[in-house]
Amino acid sequence: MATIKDVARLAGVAPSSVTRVLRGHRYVSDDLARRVAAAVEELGYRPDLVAAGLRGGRSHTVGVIVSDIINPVIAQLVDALETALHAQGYGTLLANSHGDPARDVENVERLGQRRVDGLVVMSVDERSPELVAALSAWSGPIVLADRQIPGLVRANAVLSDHRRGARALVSHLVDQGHRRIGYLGGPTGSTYVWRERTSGFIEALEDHGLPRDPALVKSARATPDAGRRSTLELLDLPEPPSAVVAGPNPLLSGTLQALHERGIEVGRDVALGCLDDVAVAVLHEPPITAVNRDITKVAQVAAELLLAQLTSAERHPRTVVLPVELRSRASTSRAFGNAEAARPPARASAERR
Amino acid sequence: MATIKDVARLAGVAPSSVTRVLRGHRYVSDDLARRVAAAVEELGYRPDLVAAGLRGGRSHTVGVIVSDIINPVIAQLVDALETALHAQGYGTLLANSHGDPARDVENVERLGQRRVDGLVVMSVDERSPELVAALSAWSGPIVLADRQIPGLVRANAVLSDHRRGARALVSHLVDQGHRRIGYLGGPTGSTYVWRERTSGFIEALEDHGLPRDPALVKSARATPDAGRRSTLELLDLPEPPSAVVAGPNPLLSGTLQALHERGIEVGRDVALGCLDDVAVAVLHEPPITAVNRDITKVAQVAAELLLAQLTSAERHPRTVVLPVELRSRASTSRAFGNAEAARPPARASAERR
DNA sequence: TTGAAAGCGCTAACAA
DNA sequence: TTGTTAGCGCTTTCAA
Repeated sequence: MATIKDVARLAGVAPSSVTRVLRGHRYVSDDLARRVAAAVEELGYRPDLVAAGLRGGRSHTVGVIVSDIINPVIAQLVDALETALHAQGYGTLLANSHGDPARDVENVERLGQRRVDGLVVMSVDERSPELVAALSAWSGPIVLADRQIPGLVRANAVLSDHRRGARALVSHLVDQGHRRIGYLGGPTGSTYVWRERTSGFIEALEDHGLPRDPALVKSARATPDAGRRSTLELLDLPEPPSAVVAGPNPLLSGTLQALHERGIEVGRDVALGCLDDVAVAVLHEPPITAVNRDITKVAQVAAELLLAQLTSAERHPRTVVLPVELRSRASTSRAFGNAEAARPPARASAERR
Repeated sequence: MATIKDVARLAGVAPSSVTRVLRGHRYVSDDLARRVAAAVEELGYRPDLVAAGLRGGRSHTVGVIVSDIINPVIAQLVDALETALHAQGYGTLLANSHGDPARDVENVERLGQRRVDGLVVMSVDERSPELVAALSAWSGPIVLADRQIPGLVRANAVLSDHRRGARALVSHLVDQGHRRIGYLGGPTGSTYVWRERTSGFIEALEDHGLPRDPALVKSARATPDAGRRSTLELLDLPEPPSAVVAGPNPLLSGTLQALHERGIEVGRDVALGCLDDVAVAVLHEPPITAVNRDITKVAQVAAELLLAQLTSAERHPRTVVLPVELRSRASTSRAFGNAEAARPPARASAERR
């Protein structure tokens, strides 16, 4: 690899002049610029970003900590984030915590050692003292995506209105005549996402004057197996729910399995809605009602907030809450409570495009 | 952030001694080791990996170039890769090409500038001269995952036996009595994956003495929309296929949409098999026969090959071909050609766990 | 066994 | 307008 010295030597100038030309400083003669450009061209010189970063104090790299990259919602977020950061010349150092809160902490520390300029955090757990400590020790800007850490005033946040999403879904189900609604949530308390969704669910029940039956509210690890077990527990209740709100994505497949095992048909025997609008929801037959949000937008805002602080145009952290939207589909189209009024399954083709 | 000098000062030793203690060199007195350890502890010192990398010539970072992180197969690969690399102290710099071959090239160059020690490549296109040139210009070790670049002798490769997978699927369909089998492939010619699968498909037809009807073989960009259109084209043939082999994952959802639109039921009206065993295949009702492979294993081998070269235990690049396995499910269980012999749908519960 | 010095590749400050 | 110098934080000689 050619270095800046090689270029300087070939062009017959000082290394600092090469820098000046390359970085477009004022006060460079056309002649110098030309000679440097020619030398750069001839040697195929590309500046070493690591060395530049060491000197300049900024690595132009952002660390992204995710709980689980296999989750399609997160994969989409990482995709959009990488795109936005890349467009501004930032590299994306990915750190996957793989569902393990201990790795959240480890990842913060390791990314710090790698001198990332900023951090986007979608950790497994948001409230563990170790994580909060690690993030507090980190001096650069932070954007929490779908996470909330009250003690960390320095952090930006991009949140989605999960509470409203859960409420909208429940209201929709109540409108269809459902009175007993089961809830399959992720690990409550561990992230903003699940705290908000669970609160929204409970609030909606209260709004509609429905009793709150603890047996109908499940919280499970986000795995298919846990989803299957929790679903079976709901189905085995003396008075099983007529509608189910399913939460985390990896869990959803377990729910579908459980229903299938019992010969219970979605949309006919039970209404089903999910809190993340994933491919499976749209492809399922019948398509599943879901709370949708613009994930690309979430990522873009996250990138914006971070870049605003990195380019130091912005001194104060901000919190942005983005809207969510209920997409009603055939899985919740049959009205309960007054069978005569049962509507025909909604035409789903528009949704399926 | 405390630097090595701070530690040295506090411990009353030279910076180089701090290094020696930290890196476990021989010839360090217990006393020195103790003082350094105490100072490190007190200051909470963590070595700056960027600076260490600059000096040492190795960044302990690996660049991973992927065609599209949203594809679940790739997300899984990235997950396992990051885990394996992380375990060896390597960071993962993610570069997503987003389906754009030009970004493949850009990504190789940018990762080079970021001084990654090695490259794992799952590019959009594997044969573009620009990409080959960029990879050839790069001096470090390379592992191609599911990609093959004949001109690049320096590269390791981890391949899956996609040809055999496609053949197995076709043979299975022929066994069920199918004579007209449609094929929905990805962009043929652009990657090893699709060249092999398409070849396997054609070979299998020949093996079974079936005519090769070009109208039955489609190649499409890996998007739901393209999948839908290609599927409709197959269905609209004067003599439509009784079985369909669907390829890329993002395309599969389009295929399912198209079948649904036409009121064609998978497993009853048409047999369907897919070449990647994704969540949708297992969750679909009926479950869809698919070619399965151990993606974690692919990633682990990729990491191994790369690390072998990085730690320079290994001087010569290697190519590893991993097996694939057909998972027969209900979507292809009905025998065609002799309707009387139609088997009952396979019990799918074992698969669905 | 430890310290001093040099330098990885780049850039910013200072001088000319 | 350009060159010289110094130094980012670390590690590796070399010398003591």
